[in-house]
Amino acid sequence: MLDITFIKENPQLVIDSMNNKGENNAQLVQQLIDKDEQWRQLVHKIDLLRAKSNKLAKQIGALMASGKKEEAQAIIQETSKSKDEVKKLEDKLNVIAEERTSLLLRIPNVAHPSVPIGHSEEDNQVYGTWGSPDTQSWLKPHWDILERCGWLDFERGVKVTGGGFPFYIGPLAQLQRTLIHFFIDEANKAGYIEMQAPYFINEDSARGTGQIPDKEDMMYEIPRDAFFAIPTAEVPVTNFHRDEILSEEQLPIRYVCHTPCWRREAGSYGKDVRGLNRLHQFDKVELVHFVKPEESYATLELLRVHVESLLQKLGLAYQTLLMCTGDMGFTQTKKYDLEVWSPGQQRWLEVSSCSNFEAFQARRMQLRYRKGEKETEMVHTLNGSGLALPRVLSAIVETYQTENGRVRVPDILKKYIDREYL
RNA sequence: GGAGAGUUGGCAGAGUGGUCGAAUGCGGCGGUCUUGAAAACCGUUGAGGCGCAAGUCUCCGGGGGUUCGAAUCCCUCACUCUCCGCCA
Repeated sequence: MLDITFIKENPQLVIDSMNNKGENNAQLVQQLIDKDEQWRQLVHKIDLLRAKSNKLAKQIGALMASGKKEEAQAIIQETSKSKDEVKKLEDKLNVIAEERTSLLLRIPNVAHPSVPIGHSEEDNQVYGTWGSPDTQSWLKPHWDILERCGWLDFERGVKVTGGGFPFYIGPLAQLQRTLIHFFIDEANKAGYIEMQAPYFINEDSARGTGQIPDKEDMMYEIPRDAFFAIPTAEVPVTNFHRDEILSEEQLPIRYVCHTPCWRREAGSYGKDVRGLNRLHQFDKVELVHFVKPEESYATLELLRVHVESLLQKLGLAYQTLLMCTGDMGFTQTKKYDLEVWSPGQQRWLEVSSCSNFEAFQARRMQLRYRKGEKETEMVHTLNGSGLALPRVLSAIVETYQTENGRVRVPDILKKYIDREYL
């Protein structure tokens, strides 16, 4: 959610920004400004009425206390009349306030000036590359390798739960556990505080990070208890500080948190779903930052560099994309995607996206910090995956496969898995 | 799951219908005193909305109701604690 004052002062900027993000709805801004004006006038009117009746109520109290019952009765007569009017206006205000908020929630975050303007993924900029994509023709996709080894079992996953819920078996399970361990260790070294979070969240949390309204279809729901299964650790970890006023000394705060993630992925069945490419449940190590506004863009670079270092240490070729306005998403001001090379599929796979939200999430969550003596200011939030496990697993299996069908252990992981082959 | 008790400002804790946004204590901040510090004493100290301002409104777990007036009464939901049961 953007700051309404900012929108009113910069309507054209917001409209341009919406266009750049592919949300061509210029009227929305004007509707919001009009609605806000209505809201303000009504608030003012109601405040005046309430001030009047508060005053009268106090007079009544005073009269009752001094035993002047009849005089009190007279005022009660008078004030009961305006009561209905206030009630009517309050109902109206509730409606308008709700409309105002829902308009406000439909306005996307404004992209940072450094973000390329574009409509689709074609317009994303390749920000950097590392390593060289292996394009030899004998390289097999991970599902071939894993199936033959018996390390990944989709069929029993279907039997036990459904599609997209595989079992990882033996060495592959060990590799995944090891990677999680490695990622968290690296984050710890970089100053992140390790955290374990709930796997279910309530509605307020889903609203806080913007999963609802509109994106509830991405989440699994437990209606009996009014919970959602987390689609990413971002939700519980960012909401950890919801409705708080942090002290300036606390910032920056950096958390690392491993969780499974559940996504319904409704309507996304297609050619990209083979093997570990797209699942309903997958593990991810998430990095979350809470920082002062003036630090958030430097922090985004810090985050990107950290995540890139993980891929470098694993020896996986990757490219970093600076996402264009049209491919960036509703809530971000700037976003990098990291894509690892999949030699067996001859394509790039997204394994992380690192985003700055500025105050967009914080404003929703009422997450502030104390600036100086009295003033409060919204915190800036950022997050990035560090990293999403299944696609890293496939990249490792495909990158480290040998011609006789084995998989070597990456050197960096040998302190955890003390052998040459998985 | 059953029975009971609670939910008030950063914390502790009063307040059961009328100047209560809220006593008091602790903590925080400022000051006096002191070579400095502690102690003591004095002052100050919740968040948010509207408004150029004066000012005004809202918030005592969430939502709804009764009343001229609600932290205080009623309904409802959530959460916390205690006891019992069950359990990794």
